[in-house]
Amino acid sequence: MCEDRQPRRKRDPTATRTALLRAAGELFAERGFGQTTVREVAARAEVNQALLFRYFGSKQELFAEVLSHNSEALLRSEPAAELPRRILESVLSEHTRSGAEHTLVALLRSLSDERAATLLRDELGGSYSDRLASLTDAPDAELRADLVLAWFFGVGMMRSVLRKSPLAEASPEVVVEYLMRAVPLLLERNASSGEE
Amino acid sequence: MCEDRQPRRKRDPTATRTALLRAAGELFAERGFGQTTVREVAARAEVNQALLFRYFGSKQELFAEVLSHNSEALLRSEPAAELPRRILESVLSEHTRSGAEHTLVALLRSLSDERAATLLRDELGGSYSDRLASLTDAPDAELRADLVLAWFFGVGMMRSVLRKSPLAEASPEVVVEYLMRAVPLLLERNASSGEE
DNA sequence: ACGACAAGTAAGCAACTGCTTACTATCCGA
DNA sequence: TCGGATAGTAAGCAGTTGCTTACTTGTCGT
Repeated sequence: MCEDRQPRRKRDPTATRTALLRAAGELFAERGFGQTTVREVAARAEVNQALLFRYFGSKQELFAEVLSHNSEALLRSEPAAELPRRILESVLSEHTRSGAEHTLVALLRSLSDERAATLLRDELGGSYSDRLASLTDAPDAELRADLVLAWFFGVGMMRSVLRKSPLAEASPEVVVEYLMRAVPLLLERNASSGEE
Repeated sequence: MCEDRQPRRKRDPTATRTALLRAAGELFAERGFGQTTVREVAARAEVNQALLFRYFGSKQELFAEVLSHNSEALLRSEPAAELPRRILESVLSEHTRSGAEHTLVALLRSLSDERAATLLRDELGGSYSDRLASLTDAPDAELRADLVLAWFFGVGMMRSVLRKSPLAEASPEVVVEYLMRAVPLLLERNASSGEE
């Protein structure tokens, strides 16, 4: 009777692909990997769900594609010394529309998922952690970087995912202020053999 | 033919209850709330899975019972000033058999689960966070406590759950050393109106 | 114009989930 | 001793999941 829906989507493979990618990015950020169903993704993309498997093979591969597709922008943007603050701000912001923020929150919401763990480990180890580690010349730079990253993610978890107050209600500026005051303690440039 | 199973468990309601509680504590710590099935819990407890619902009503109520049952020991044990180190050590230890450590790791592995979020929020807010907040007399003590707790949990996540190296391979002592050096920055006793 | 191939669709499978139900065996007080 | 309450059991329901399959429809080279 009343058809408010096109009887069939126009043939446009790249459009469907990116629509799926976009919907997946949003939903993974909202609910995490485990709580997101392929049916939801397909529905939000307004695409038949069988196409999800045609284009990406499996839910996990889709997740991998979302991660790698979005996180590059954040990593290679600006002066390296600003990276901690940038990461932290991305983790704190909940409703930004940019892909990078989506990715980080999706990551937070999927941290405890066995099926996503390998991907996340690679993503964190290969990108964020390495970049942070390059900020200091301490001998155990990578461990220090992990500790900083762990702090950012922990704060992001309790704030955006768990929504625990008062952290969830605090203004991002205050949180950033506190954290960035402590970070140089771990990521310092002139540890022992330093010259400025 | 070959029955290697007792035809029926001896009647012992309290034993079954604690067996379920124990098995649930272990499994929630190993896999988290979402990845643990009631069938697994019942199987490890060697108890018919219908009894799980007889004794606890639902999976969520079982989870709540596990949390509240175990976390008290950790909280009221010793001098308050040692609490941060204690919490941190509990989060870092992976294979301890004590209930408190189980609880914290279970908590970490369930952080991103919608169904467990409310319980965890209460548990964190009502217990750990309050106790940490009492360590400082800063006006925003609770926020500072949340930031410290977030760091501990973030480190626990990346180490025990995500198993990211080098953090996962680092010795607990080193990690504790780093963290406890920075914590007084947030939780100090003599902020402005302090007298020792 | 037409046929082959690719894009899109509807339906459903098989496994798994939390939870329930209808039942049987056991215990304890009368 | 016997009968009701209770602990324990087997089976299964209804819903959801990731993924597949058999099919229809649109597009493009020839």
